[in-house]
Amino acid sequence: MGRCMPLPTIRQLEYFVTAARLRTFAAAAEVHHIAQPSLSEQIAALERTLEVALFTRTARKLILTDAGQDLLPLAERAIADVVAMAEMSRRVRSLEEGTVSFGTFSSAHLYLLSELIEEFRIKHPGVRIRVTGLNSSEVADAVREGNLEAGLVQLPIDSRELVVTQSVFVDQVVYVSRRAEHTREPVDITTLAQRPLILSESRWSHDDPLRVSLLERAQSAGMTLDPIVEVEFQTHALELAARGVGDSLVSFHVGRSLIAEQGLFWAPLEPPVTEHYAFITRRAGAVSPATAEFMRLARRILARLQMARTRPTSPASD
Amino acid sequence: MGRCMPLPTIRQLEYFVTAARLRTFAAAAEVHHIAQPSLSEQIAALERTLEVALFTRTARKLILTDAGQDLLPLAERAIADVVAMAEMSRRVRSLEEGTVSFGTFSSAHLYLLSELIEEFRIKHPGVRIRVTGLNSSEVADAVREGNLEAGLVQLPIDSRELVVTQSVFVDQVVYVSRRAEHTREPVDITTLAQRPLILSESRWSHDDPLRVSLLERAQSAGMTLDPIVEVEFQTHALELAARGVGDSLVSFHVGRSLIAEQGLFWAPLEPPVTEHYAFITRRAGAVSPATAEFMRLARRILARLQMARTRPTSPASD
DNA sequence: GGAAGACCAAGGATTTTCCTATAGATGGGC
DNA sequence: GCCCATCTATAGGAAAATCCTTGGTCTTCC
Repeated sequence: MGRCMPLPTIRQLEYFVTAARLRTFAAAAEVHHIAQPSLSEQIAALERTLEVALFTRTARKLILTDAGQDLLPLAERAIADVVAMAEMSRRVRSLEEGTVSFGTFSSAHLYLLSELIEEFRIKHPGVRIRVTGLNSSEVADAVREGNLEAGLVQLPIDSRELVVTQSVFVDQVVYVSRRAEHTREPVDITTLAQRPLILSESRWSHDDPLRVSLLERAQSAGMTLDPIVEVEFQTHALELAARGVGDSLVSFHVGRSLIAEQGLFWAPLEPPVTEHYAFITRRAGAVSPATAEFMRLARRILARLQMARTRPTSPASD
Repeated sequence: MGRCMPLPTIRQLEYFVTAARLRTFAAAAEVHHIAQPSLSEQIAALERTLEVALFTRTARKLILTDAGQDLLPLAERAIADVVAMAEMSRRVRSLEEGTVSFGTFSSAHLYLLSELIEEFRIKHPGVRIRVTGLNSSEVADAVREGNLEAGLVQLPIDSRELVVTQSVFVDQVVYVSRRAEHTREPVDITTLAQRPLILSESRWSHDDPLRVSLLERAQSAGMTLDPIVEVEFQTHALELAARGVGDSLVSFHVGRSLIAEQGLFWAPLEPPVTEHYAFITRRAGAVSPATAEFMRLARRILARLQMARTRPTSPASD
């Protein structure tokens, strides 16, 4: 693993290459803005570490030995690779290349990801994007683990090893039904317990804040809450609601377009249930430029969404 | 040409790579036999020159950023190249070991191989020498096949997969006879067709340039060329010529010493027939240092022969 | 709550790199 | 034949980089 033999320096290789090309140490030294003896010495040092004579020095001419001839292309290649790395870092920095690794909750694509990814690709077509849509705690784990650089998660979140930004987006859980009379006014827990509920897995998993919140309310009201159907995705729950199978609870921004398309009605809960979302990164937040930019764009888009009139504060039942 | 941006150090890249692999600075520092703060500082310096964060440092874990992931393979490659160069230099300088594998035409030992091998053995007594004397196309095949690293062949040669140097030696076909009156003046095709010819196999095989050339000349002169004797080696043909069996055609340098020893006479052909010889190696010339050195010596000896006064431009009939 | 592991910070020592000045060597010009 | 221009090599000292040690903070694990 650890090689013990002393390696030549990149600088020495550079001196070597330009000296070989210019066929004089003095000119090569000038190219590198150093004094001739310095370059001369570095070449000598290189020959010492390689234990091979690279040049035959005559006072008039500088000639590569066979060994030098053999080693020259290797030196050039090594330099080219280091330069390539520096170039790559520049491109990564300038977002010509690089990788975004980002985690979101699964329904983010419904109102954020498509626009975000599209905009990002247009601005930075050379950057690879790796977005995984999981649930918040899995995203947090992945970020902790180092598999993702950042993510957008629903609060509250276990913040060990993480930096959690302030809430960058607030959504609201709304009640959705095909029957207009079910949404005439805000729905309280008592009403809710009487309605046939279709919930998605993510909304009803043990650690989902909505579930926790609703069960608490039901408990203090002395009743239980039993969904008649549980499915995997919020969108699926909405479809079933549109077919009249039952009513559902969804995040407003998740359901917004589908509600309008499918002739559904909605009403806020009473008291309202809000969902707060925030960015997470690893502690000491060394985030690569691509992911940082991705987050910047995401934040902007979310802010725009937040500002739009479509916020659920004025429940229009149509 | 001279790039101005500061380049990372090979050492920094090494630290980077092992830190990325071991996922801890302390362990990486231990591998490189330096203190942890030193390595830490070098990584920081690397990040400064690349202007990119490579790691996310948490108290417990060290995690590559996306940028680090992107740059890691480039760093590994650059290091590998420098190591490859050091390795190469080691092989180059250890001419005390290794093997020469070299192919020549069969008559090369008459004026080249003995001197060459003797000189090489004196300079590099530990190197094994494997020289096979075949004809040019077989040598070319062997080099292509990988059985030989390099060879000396007569041009023209099929150069597929091969690197063919420029002509390194020029010989000339001369007419040899025991009868002085046969060599009073340059021999043309008409005269040749009337003489009793002893030819060696290699000189009369189907793809031999001499045969091709002579048959063309005979054809355009409206005559045929029929050797009275065909034997395997040029030396054998010369012996027969010395016994007066007939006359022969040999390469000047092949016959030079024998002609003098055996009281033979010679004359150039009219017009002259020259033979060009060149080195061949495999494309992408991965030639071992030993063979390279062998070729270098060979080239020097051939150049010396070429320069010598013994060239056949002044046909002295003894 | 304390011990252990991991990283960072700071100041000093060591090694490397570079500079100036000078000497030796070689080929061309007069 | 001698001098000059042009190289490279050598020497000693300055500047910079690299590294070490000590001490500190943070987090995790017991």
